[in-house]
Amino acid sequence: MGHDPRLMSTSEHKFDSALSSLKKERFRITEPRKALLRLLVELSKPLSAEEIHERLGSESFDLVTVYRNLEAFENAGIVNRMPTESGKSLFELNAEQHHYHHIICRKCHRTEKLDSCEVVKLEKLASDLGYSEITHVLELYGVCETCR
Amino acid sequence: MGHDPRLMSTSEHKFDSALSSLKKERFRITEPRKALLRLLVELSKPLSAEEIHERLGSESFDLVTVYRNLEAFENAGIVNRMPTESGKSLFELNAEQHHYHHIICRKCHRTEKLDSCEVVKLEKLASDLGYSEITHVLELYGVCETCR
DNA sequence: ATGTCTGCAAATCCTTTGCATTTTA
DNA sequence: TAAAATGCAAAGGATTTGCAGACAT
Repeated sequence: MGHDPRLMSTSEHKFDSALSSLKKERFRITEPRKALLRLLVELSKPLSAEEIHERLGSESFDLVTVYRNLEAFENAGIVNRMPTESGKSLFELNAEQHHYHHIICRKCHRTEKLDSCEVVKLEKLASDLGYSEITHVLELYGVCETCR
Repeated sequence: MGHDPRLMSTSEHKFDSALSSLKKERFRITEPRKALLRLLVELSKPLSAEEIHERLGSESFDLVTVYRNLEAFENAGIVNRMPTESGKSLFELNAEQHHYHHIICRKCHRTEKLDSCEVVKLEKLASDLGYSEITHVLELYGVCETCR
């Protein structure tokens, strides 16, 4: 548990930097928030609020608290929300170093990352139209091999 | 109002071809369906089910009927559904000749088409992973000039 | 101490479902 | 006239809001 960054694992480091963002934004550091960040940092795929709540141990914190914090973190740019075909949103840590999208199986909801993004041109078009603070939602849906 | 395609306006033509799709899929041609198709054909931007219902004149047909038909049309490939940041879906005619995306203002919800799509590479990646029946959702969000 | 965060309950929003009735083919 | 579509009422799922008590700063 070094404070020396060279001795920290990747997720410890991610956790610390997310925590700093919270402090910088004047968020209070509470147990639910720490637990939520710790979970988000470990995540290999985006999860729904409900799933996040379950993984935190449903009894520990209220689902409402999960929602409220996910929203707060989203506003602070710490978390990304992605709307899905089914109407519920998935959340993941905003890992600023990397930009990727997902392919989601319509049947089993298995999710994999796709490490490439060509949306730059579209963002340029949009900013030419006068839009600012541009973000995008891009997700692919399909049926995976095992479900077929 | 000729039956000769050369005398028809674009939207008349789109309407007729959407109607043919319905017939081909063994849908029954009802008043709500005709009204819905006529509206979708004229649409310059994607609308929510609620907005579509209003434009049809809320008293004429039930909102449930709008939902049911939008879903049926979506399954038949006649309509596209796009999930949004706000949690509700927007719908538009699936104009098969053209593929475009939108830039949506977070504040006033003004929407414009962006006539370009570079997602082909991502779809290739996904199909290499074994996924089939691949579709994608890609929408940009920003703040338009007037809202800024 | 004071303003923020939390939990609980209840409300809200969007969408879907069940069932009796009407309509299309 | 049989199967499918509609309308109405009611249920459902995801998310938000109100408020009193608990907690971080």
